[in-house]
Amino acid sequence: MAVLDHLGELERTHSCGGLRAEDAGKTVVLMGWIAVRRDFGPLTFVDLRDRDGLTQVVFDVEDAPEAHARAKEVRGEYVIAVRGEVVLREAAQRNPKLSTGDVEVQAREILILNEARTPPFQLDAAPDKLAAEEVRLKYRYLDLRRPFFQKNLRLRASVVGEIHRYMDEQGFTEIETPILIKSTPEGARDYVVPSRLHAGRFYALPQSPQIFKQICMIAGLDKYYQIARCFRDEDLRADRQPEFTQLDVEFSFATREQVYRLIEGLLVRVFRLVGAELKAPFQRLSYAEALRRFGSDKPDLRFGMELQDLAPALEGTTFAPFASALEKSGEVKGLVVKGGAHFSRKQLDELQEVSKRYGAGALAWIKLGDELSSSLLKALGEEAVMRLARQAGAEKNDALLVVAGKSSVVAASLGALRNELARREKLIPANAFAPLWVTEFPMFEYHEDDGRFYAMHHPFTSPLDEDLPTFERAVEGGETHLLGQIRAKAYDAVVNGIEVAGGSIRIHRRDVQRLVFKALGLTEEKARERFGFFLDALEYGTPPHGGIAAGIERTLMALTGIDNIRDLMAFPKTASAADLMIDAPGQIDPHQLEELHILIVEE
RNA sequence: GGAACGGUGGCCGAGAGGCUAGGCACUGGAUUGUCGAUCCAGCCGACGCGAGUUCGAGUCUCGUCCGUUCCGCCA
Repeated sequence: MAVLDHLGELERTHSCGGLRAEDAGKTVVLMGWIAVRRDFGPLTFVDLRDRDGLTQVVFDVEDAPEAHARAKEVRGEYVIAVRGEVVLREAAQRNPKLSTGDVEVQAREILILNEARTPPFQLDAAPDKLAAEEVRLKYRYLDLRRPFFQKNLRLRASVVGEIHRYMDEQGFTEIETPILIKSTPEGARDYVVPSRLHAGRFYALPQSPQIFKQICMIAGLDKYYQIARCFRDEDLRADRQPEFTQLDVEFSFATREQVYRLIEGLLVRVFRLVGAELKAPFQRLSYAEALRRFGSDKPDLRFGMELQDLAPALEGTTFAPFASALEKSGEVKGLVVKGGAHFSRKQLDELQEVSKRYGAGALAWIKLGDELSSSLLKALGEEAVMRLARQAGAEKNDALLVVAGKSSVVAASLGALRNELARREKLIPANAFAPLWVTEFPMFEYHEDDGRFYAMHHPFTSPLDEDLPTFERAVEGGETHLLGQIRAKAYDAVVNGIEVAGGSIRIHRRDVQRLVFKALGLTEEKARERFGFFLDALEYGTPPHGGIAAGIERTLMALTGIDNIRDLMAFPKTASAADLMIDAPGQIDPHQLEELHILIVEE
């Protein structure tokens, strides 16, 4: 046990990441954590760490015997203060791996401000030797000391700072909306908060401030934004957490083009923070085209490898999987993998596994190696197989991967395969950024399980003006099947295959809103029950308006290439939505339950 | 709701039925130039939990818990 020193009035003069050759000769005070201690007897080195970096501190017994003796007591993660002189290292002793490696601090004095237990895992482990995430999440405060997280969280802060500056420059007003609101059906499951003052009633945490921001438009606030925390009680993923943050934006008299320009300007500014130059205006793809060409509504455009329609080469085919797909208005499509003729049986099996996850029956393949080989050879014959290869534009040494079936399955499986292949074949250029707008999303999505249409975005999304007549026919004329064709003024901003923002122009007219509710099978009473206050508000002079929300973590994922949302937030939850550090969710005591009028029923 | 993979000492990690490697960390000592220091010595565990199969189980089977990833879900 070390005897601790008082910090007293001592103040830091520099951070542990800032000292350079030109600081030589200065007397400095550094404070931080012991990253490592190297003991050479009369000479002891300490790497002192703070959020900015590492500085080597030297304790020389001849130079400062007392400090030297004291330095022998420190251990990893002890907190110390050091006063000493910055000295230039001799050429042979410089450390090019450290930004501060040209200098070191010759310690005169050391204060041991706090000791530390031996950490349960090593903070300096190589990226592939990191302790299990379970352990690191439990001791999140230790994991966060690592430069990786220090860097990510500071980048996050500078991104949010840049957003504030930009939105302010653009004349937007930041407005806070409530966290305790009311549960709305449809959409994600709500996190729910019981009410003490109203027995049997519950608040819900917002999935997004959607209705409030539209109310802000009706309220004449004109240009609203907020860095908003959102909550969704759905299963987690590498890119999904139960609570996350989004830049929420809405403005009045909005056109889609204005939204595009606003967000393009924003993303250009934000990406500049990491030295990336996005080209604006962004490329645009309609939802239909994105799905057709890339099998995804958030295509990664850093590489090509578009889906190829093989139907023209299959006219009159009797091969059952293909014939039945084409008959049932499905598709047969393929992906050409340049140089893919080298694929082994095992690799093809693995790729098939990927496609099967998305419902594909089988993954057919054609390899144009020195000799033709194909899983379709027996069924189709050499000539038909070559016709497919030609149709797809495959050349010598390429492979063609083929999926047949329902359009949605073909798109999903080939879309996923396309991403997987790009990773495996290293087709993704480093430091490339490919932003685009995906536009004209469908208004409605048909759910087979209950045979009705649901709003794809949300029920306040405006249809395209030119689709309004069809929409009316579909709803009032009873031609329900047309609903699937109605397009919305909805859009997503996608960067490198990551959906970083999504929004729409909203409905401001009561008659159109009525049509949408009817299309969704909501009676007037039901709609009133659920959104009554909002429908009322819409009738008091609602300006045309629209907006968008950009996920902060998603944007950072695109910005950094980090593929896990947990690495971009300070205190994330596990896949089962638990916080291992604070052990949440937890039980509450019977008194609290009673006050909340809640009875727990054992299952 | 479903699937896959994983859970071995403080951490990483080998070990595919019979004796459980190694590395790091940690402790003590040595050591004037290291920066993944080095050298010497020491310390640490019945392998997530439960049941089963077996003469015998980290090693096989089943269940369960936890973690990760994916499908569903996420208007």
